[in-house]
Amino acid sequence: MRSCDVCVVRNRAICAGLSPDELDSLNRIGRHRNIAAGQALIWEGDDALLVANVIEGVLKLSTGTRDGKEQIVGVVYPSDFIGRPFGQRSQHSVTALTDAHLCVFSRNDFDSFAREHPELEHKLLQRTLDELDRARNWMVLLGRLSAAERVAAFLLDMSERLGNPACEGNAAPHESIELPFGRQQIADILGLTIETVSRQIARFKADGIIDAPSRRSIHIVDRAALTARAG
Amino acid sequence: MRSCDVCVVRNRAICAGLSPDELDSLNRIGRHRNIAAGQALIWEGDDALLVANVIEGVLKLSTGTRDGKEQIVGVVYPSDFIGRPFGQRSQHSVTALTDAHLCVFSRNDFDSFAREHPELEHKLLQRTLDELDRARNWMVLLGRLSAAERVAAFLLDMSERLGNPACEGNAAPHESIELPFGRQQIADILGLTIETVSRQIARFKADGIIDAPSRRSIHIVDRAALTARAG
DNA sequence: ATATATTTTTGATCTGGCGCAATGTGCGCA
DNA sequence: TGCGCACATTGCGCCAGATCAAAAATATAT
Repeated sequence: MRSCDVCVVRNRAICAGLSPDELDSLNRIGRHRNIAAGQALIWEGDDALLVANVIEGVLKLSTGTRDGKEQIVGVVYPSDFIGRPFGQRSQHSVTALTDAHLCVFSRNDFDSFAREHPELEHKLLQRTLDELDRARNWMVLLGRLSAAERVAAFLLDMSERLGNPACEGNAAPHESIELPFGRQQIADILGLTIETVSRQIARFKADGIIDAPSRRSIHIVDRAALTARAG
Repeated sequence: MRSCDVCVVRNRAICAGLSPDELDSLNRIGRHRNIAAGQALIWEGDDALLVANVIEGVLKLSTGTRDGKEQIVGVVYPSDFIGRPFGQRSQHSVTALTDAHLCVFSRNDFDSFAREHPELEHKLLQRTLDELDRARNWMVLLGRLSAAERVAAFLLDMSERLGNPACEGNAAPHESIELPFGRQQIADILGLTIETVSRQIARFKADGIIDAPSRRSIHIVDRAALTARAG
């Protein structure tokens, strides 16, 4: 395995703050893995056999309903953590949306390592608490917002998260977004149909609030108006 | 503060597994507090100043939308943990649904204590991971299930969680449930209106799947049928 | 008990978003 | 350059669930 020294997410992932020695041990139990866009890493209901850090790429966490519908319950970016430590079953699938590069561990190995390194568990706890807050805010969107409000909130959220992914210090939202999602996936995130998403985007465009120069790119023209429509 | 020795949730809460010495230190930074049904402990957007263990009672975590609607994003039972350690702001309100009895800590005190006691942080991590799984399953319900499916899934979930709250060893679901919620609160959990909830329950009753002898009690007559309707 | 407030149920109507089908658009590839 | 495919948009009718209104059931106070 390539050394963590050169890892691009080294300072943002949960491994940040580990000593060189600790990093070395972690290095020994992990391995790199590439996943092509569209490929699944973990299936819903599988035994939770592995966990991973995302080095590059975007992945979705999703669950299907009996009647074939899908709900995306999480989106994972570089430096984020994937998987369910200290648990037996994975509740949802993990699928790459873009080509992705991961640092993968067997869950058992990772669990033992984590239990011996409180600093790592602490980082993981903070991340999990953040994810929980995020999931709960998302529940409000799914339970109570209109289609227009959902799409507006989604675009604003994306502009914060994808603004300029290369530049890590950049907390300021960006007006030009290159989405890693197709329309169907946006629908699966927002609990809507593809048609409804399409219509809402068309309306925002017609109202001069956004521009959508190509399929996956969005330009926010009037952020204030978009915010107003997000509820 | 009363000693942890006599605490009824002593073996289920995150304090389980602490040594007598550690328990003693924790004891010193916490205090007991009673909350009457309907009273709020934490408001949405507040500084996250305190965390707590639930000793007795049921509480809701909720967020309001600009236009006055509410979404309940979590329900907390005895032995569960409340609050947002290692964070500045509380994203949602915490309100007692029944009279409740808590073991409260200032967040700062708790944070420091937790950082010095990896075993405690580990318990907290496991709990948070469980809550995250639960929240994500709930997102599927909110995003993709019909009203009938939501109500059915809700009743089944309640039968698992409330079966016989006094008897902790009891993992088996119970057919008779005493809900700590009114109809409006069920609606706020499921992302529906009170009328829709009422109608779905009326239909299940008419179909002989459940019985609702009083406002807040439900008896599951045909669990298989209810499961089938939960999607 | 009786009166009043609160919650729930039921009924009638309306509508936002769904489902289907047709059309449009961009992209890879021969 | 044009063909074929996947994805996206648009139009249209419909229905699940929201909204509005009222009655009924239950709880609380006098």
